[in-house]
Amino acid sequence: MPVLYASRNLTECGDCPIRHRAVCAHCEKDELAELDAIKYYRSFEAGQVLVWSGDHMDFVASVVSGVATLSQVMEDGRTQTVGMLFPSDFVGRPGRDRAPYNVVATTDLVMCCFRKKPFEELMARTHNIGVRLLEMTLDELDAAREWMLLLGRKTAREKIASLLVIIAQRDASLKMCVPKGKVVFDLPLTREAMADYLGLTLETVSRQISALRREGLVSLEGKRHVTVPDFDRLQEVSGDDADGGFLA
Amino acid sequence: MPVLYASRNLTECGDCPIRHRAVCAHCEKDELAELDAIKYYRSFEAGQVLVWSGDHMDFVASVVSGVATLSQVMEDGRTQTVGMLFPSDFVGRPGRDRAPYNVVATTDLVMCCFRKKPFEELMARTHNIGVRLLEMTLDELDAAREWMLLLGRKTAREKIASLLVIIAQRDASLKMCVPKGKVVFDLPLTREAMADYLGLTLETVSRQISALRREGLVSLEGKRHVTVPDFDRLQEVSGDDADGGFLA
DNA sequence: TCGCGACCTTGATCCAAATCAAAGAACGGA
DNA sequence: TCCGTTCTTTGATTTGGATCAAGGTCGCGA
Repeated sequence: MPVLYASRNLTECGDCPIRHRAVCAHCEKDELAELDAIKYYRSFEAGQVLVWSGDHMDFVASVVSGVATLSQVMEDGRTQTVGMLFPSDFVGRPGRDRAPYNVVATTDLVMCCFRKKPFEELMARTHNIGVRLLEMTLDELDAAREWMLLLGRKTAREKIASLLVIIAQRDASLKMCVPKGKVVFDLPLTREAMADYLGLTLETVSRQISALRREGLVSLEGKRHVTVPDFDRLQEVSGDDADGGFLA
Repeated sequence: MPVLYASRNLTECGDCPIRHRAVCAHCEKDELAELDAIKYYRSFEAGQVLVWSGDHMDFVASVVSGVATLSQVMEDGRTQTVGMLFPSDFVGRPGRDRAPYNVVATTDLVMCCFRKKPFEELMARTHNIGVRLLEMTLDELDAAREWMLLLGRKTAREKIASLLVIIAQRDASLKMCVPKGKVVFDLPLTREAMADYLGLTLETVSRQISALRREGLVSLEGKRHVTVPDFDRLQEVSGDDADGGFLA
């Protein structure tokens, strides 16, 4: 997993209110102007479903603030979250019509959307945007495969630690820094959403968090505010190589 | 999962000895000539490791014949296969230096390789190749996320059925048809390789295959040659929607 | 302020799959 | 042909996480 999202993915985008992992990272000035012309903002409340699996999707978008998840649901209701969208992340599939997953806001959420047709036209004319999109898609593929290792082979304890590490890293990257030593952040997910992402039940998530707390690896204030006194130690529990950064 | 790879992915590629899901699907004649100029073939034996995770990779490639897997390994040896490469599949990451996974031949294997530098230069000049690559990467992302659902939420029985369905589909697509009714194919994987892909142990794989056999859902001749008398019934056991084809 | 609903925690029990163990195929090489 | 190796099957036992069940906490609207 790339450790430093900051250097690669966070860039200014037109007049967007955040520095974000933008489709326009390498774009020229006039391309940015074109992107600005087809963009608009949308807000959602925590729990709201932005897109249902199978829906026609007529936009692509970046997350401005908040967190959303991508999830698959089986006929009998079993649910697996297959991705999390943090601020700066991109969602949408140029050239494809329908959404393959549910997209759900897990916190209040603001998206910067681009109408799909004009976006595709711009992409066809603009080499840079295609290159950037391929980069982002490869990043997501890496993340998905990393998660396959977690789902297939890690213990519940390692899964929880891994999730906390990921959230801490994404949170830190928004502040343009790398988590180290003592780290503090908020969980943007309910226990149930965590369970859906980790392939566990919510009871197991709760129990394992309690266990990590008992051992002093994390401490909680309320249900959501997390303090990690020693980030390295948590990372060891997660079962990942100390430094998987060769991908970057 | 796309059901019909055939129509979308299998195309002629220069003088390659197979019709394959090629990077050059939409290319012009002179682009094909350039691809031909930088390609070469390599053969591997079953069990051979083509690339180690972290290695420098100076080529990208398509599978001509045989099957390979992509796998991640934890420090303590736990292994998760994160992808299978069938004939026509592409492997390699333009713009990235190092391999993030082990690539292992599970059968005897022939690859059609392209040297990476010239491939990237060609890609920079050729819009079509970038578009095709993005398409293929999105397909792989879909497959990875489908597999996340399998790893996180399916039972051992459903996992085995899903794997058999996938292999049957890929095998059928090479023959330019869709599996239906009675289907026959060879398993290109040992029980252990299946276990690594499904997040199970090899004993559980063996037991579940025996169970499916006892129920008449499949029959085996030797260890590897599989006959599925009723493909639809197997697909039901796999837990997938009857028709997940909306992605296509 | 109370009451309700949404989340979370913890305990008791169960079960699917892992682990440990042993014994068959299948196959290639001496 | 026999032996050794690799792969596979099956059995016995254990166990991590699921399931079932009961309270606890928090925040919000009446």
